[in-house]
Amino acid sequence: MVTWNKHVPSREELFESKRLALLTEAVSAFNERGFHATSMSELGRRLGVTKSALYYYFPSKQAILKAAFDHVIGIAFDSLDRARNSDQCGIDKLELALRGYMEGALGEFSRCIILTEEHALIEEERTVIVESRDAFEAALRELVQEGIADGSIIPCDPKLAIFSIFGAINWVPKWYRMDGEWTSAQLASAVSELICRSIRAYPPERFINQNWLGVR
Amino acid sequence: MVTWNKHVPSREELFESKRLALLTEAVSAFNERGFHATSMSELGRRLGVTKSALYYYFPSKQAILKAAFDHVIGIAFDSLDRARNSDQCGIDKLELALRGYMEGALGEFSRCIILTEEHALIEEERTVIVESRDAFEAALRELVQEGIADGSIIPCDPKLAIFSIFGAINWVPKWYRMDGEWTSAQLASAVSELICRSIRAYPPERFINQNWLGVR
Amino acid sequence: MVTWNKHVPSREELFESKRLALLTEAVSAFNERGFHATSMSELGRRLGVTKSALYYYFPSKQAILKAAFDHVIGIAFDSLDRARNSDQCGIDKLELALRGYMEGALGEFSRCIILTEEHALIEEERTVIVESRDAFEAALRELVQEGIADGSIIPCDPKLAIFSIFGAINWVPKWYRMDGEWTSAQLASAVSELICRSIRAYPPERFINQNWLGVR
Amino acid sequence: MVTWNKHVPSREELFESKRLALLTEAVSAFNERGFHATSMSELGRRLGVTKSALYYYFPSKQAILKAAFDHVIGIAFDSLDRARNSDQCGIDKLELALRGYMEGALGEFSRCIILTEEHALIEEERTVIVESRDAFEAALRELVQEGIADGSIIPCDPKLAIFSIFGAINWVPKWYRMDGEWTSAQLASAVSELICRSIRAYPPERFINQNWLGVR
DNA sequence: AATGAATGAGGGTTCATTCAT
DNA sequence: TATGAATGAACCCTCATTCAT
Repeated sequence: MVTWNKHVPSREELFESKRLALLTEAVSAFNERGFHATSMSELGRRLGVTKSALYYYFPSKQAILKAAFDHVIGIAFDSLDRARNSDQCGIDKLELALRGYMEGALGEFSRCIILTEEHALIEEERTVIVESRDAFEAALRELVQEGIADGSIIPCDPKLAIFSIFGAINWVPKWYRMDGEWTSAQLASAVSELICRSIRAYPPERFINQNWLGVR
Repeated sequence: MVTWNKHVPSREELFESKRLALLTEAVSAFNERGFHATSMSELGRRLGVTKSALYYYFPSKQAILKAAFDHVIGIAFDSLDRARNSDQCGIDKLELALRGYMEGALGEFSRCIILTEEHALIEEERTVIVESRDAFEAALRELVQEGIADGSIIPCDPKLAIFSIFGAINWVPKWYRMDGEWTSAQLASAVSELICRSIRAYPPERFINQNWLGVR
Repeated sequence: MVTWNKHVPSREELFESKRLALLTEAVSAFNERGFHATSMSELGRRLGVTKSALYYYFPSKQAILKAAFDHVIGIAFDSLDRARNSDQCGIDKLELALRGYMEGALGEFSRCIILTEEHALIEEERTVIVESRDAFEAALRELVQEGIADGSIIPCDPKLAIFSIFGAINWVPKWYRMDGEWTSAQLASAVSELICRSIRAYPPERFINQNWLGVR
Repeated sequence: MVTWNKHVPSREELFESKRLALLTEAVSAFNERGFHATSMSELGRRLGVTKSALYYYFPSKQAILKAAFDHVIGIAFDSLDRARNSDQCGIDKLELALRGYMEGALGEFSRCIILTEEHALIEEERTVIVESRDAFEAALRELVQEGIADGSIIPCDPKLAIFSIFGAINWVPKWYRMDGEWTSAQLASAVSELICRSIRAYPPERFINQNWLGVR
């Protein structure tokens, strides 16, 4: 939160920052235990308030999940746009898009890529979210096509490739601990480089983003 | 079930086949909706019986999950052993291990790799299962080390590599439909080849396991 | 079961003896754990058969309880009649009635006085049983009146006396173990003598039925 | 509830009084129908709330039973201590202990001596409770020994005596109705006098605590 | 802005009971 | 005569949600 010139946070700002704290904590919990296994009381406990208090910020548990999805989807498309507008070959655009997605998702919220729990959404909302996610995946597949066309990606089935890549990425929150040895930015770089190498034409014999790992 | 010469299934066989049907259905449901979101009534409905009937085959919902884990763990180690005993370089052993694991897990039960839901296990059982899974991951990491040593894998952090690979693989049940265009064996080959290429030294410029995809 | 002259038990006799075995075991279990806490499976397990088998001998769990009550009520009234027809004073008739009741109830079935669980009976049957039990209690109260009249019992409220006495007696199965140091006959004598002393006129300074206890 | 000077009950007081009301009602129901036969819905219905509401005051049905036991055990030992510290002969101490126990147990909660249902406690808690109860019984047996020694009690087996006495006392809640003709204090006096007479040396020919019964 | 108290729906599990074999 | 399999009701308990304060 930017504080400028003895800035005293307004009521609205306080509200928003608390709302965000709740969202972050919720996403973290959903990632760890799953949506259904996380109770509102549990969320309240983590935040030091009663579960009733949570309803001041979100009308329902579903709404929290929805908000989380929206947020992540936003990050995804932002990253995608930046990658598309960059002046690079297909595989590099793909890698850029993935890195940006992971960095945003892992960093901002503590650990957040929960596209896993889409089945927990109620029908109505799921439709919207799944459409967005599918659109994101489709865009990534197009980048793969682009890469195949420009020779930066070897011939492959884009669907299969993107599914595999998505799997690797969505798995990250299961094992990534923020307090661990890697920052989210390092991880994003390393994982996207690693995973993109699976379809990259003329892949180098050295990873350049794993120096910090002590790998020569 | 093999029927030979007017074979009438014995009571025990019937019991076992029903038990297996339940296990399969449960695993499928857990994969789709998650463990907690799947109710016993729901399982019963899918199988055309009351939820009470399920308790004739498993003492608890937990026990179903446990049995599923045990089964998959068994498949994993079987595949691992075969790979280890093969006479190949590190990366090929790894690919073999992964392929066998996926093939077994995807084929036998309809869709089964649910190592995802480990948090749903009760403490006591979780310890055992998580130990097994960690042992499996550790063995895979060793294969990576072996590959780095023998030059078939480029320098990389084994932990990172295996996490990514595991992610891609565990994601498969989320999108794989048995009635779709690919058999489980085809999928297993294609995904393991794809994913291994991310760390393979001197990777070829063509996938050999994706011919059936129509990829030139 | 009397076997006389190479007596081969007929079907009916076998049936009856099994039925009695079940009744005995059931009463014992009801005494130990209570009616509701004792399941049919548990009963089956104790007898080495399936719970389904039990339904060949009794149409329902309620029926078992009812049969047990009937049996005990029968014992109670038999004992009461013998006491009434004896040529003794009030207190001695009472003691006789109680002793006979306990002896019958404790001895025949392993441990059986379960008048405690009357609330477990369904309305209809409870009415009948409770009436019988009340009739028994009323008869005992009359013996108290008789004793007060003939001077063998001190002035007291018969209701209170009989309630207390009944309590002591119905408590016996809670602590009496057949394999213990006392036989059921010894116990019946000792307890009835002890308990009757509470209202007996000119009570002796020594119990005559506790010699076997080593009490001087 | 004491209302002093416009006393408005605080939230905590309200909570405690509701909790106590629940405990009382539960004990009463357990006495009437038994622990297992009393459902939480039934308890809720009696108190005019949903069964869910009960869980706000106790974490489980078991916990209610446990609390009841604890309460009664407390009453028992309080009474025992007072009796022990009194300056009387053995039989009078015993009578005092019993009277205090009954008075406390019957009066405070409506009807409460439920040491009967100990088998319903889960293993862990049962151990503790049964130990306490055994300690209480043991202490009563010691009073009997003391009485035999000082000549106020005739020679008898203390175990047998205390079992019988306990039975009479634990039976009371089965028939005692608070709205009946006797107060709990009257009852406690009368029953303990009556029951103690069974082992008292030189027992009087008149009960002194039954005047209110109209007994001459 | 947050809490305490209560609700109602649903979940996992047990159990008496039935019925075909 | 007894069993295996299944059912449906009931039970204990959890949880998202509401509402007065």
